[in-house]
Amino acid sequence: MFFKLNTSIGQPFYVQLMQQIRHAAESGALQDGDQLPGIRTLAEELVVSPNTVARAYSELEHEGLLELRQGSGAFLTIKRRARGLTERVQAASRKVEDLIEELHQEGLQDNEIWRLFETALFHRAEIGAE
Amino acid sequence: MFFKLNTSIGQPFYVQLMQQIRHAAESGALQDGDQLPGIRTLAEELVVSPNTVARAYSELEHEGLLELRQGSGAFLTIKRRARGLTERVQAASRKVEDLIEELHQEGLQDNEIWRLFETALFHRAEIGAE
DNA sequence: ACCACTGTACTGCTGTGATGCTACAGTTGT
DNA sequence: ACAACTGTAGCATCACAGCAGTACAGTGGT
Repeated sequence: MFFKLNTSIGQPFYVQLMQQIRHAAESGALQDGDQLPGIRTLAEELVVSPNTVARAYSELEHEGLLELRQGSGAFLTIKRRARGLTERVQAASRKVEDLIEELHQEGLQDNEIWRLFETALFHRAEIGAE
Repeated sequence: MFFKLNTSIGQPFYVQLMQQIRHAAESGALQDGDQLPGIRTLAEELVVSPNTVARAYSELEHEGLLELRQGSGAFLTIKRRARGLTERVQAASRKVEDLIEELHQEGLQDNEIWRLFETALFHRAEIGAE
């Protein structure tokens, strides 16, 4: 598996792992029914405690993205809605990358770009929340 | 002042505050030399500890965006580079909002969009870091 | 000189992320 | 049946981030 954790980003390991698994599922790198590495295996690979991986897996199970079968392993369960989402996500991903590239050409820094996204999404969330 | 903190986002108050002040500076809402509200005043408005505001201010001072003068207050100091950045940021801001809107029309959720930005910017960061 | 304002510094509490360890329980292949 | 794998669960522990409260120190107007 090709996950990678970043200590300097300040984000919890288990959250990073969750994000990466979600992304892998949405982008099609992982398919419905695929088996994920075992908790201990992955923990050893990433040099973290098995507990940490277990937590990520179990939270993803609550979200319905994973099915954990004791004794056999962890398997991806991609819902109906998500099928067909893959292409859209891939297309969207390209657009996002393009925009970032464009803004970068214009002399904006990564963190400035990040801030723009953040505030833009904040606005939506606030409106949506009320 | 028009700052607003969000408890449900999981981001520290002081970071949120920093982001919003930076954004206000970059977007032109705050000008060079402008005085910011006092620590206690702002703290009371946002219903947080004065300490929290103090931390945000002091970190921004290290970044060089603020000048803190004990006894008189906090003042914005916008560097040369930043001048002229304003229009670009505003333009960029619009592009970002447009893209988010577009993706949303295509049926993507906020958190999925968020994830896309995150991974896209991560890639850049990783490349830049190595 | 004084007072009301500014930022500063310190101390302590609390929640949480992460780890290590241990023991348990279901599944699968031999 | 057994062995070797899977996930589950519960602890204790450590470190650190976020936040609050409180007392201190500089500044400026009167």
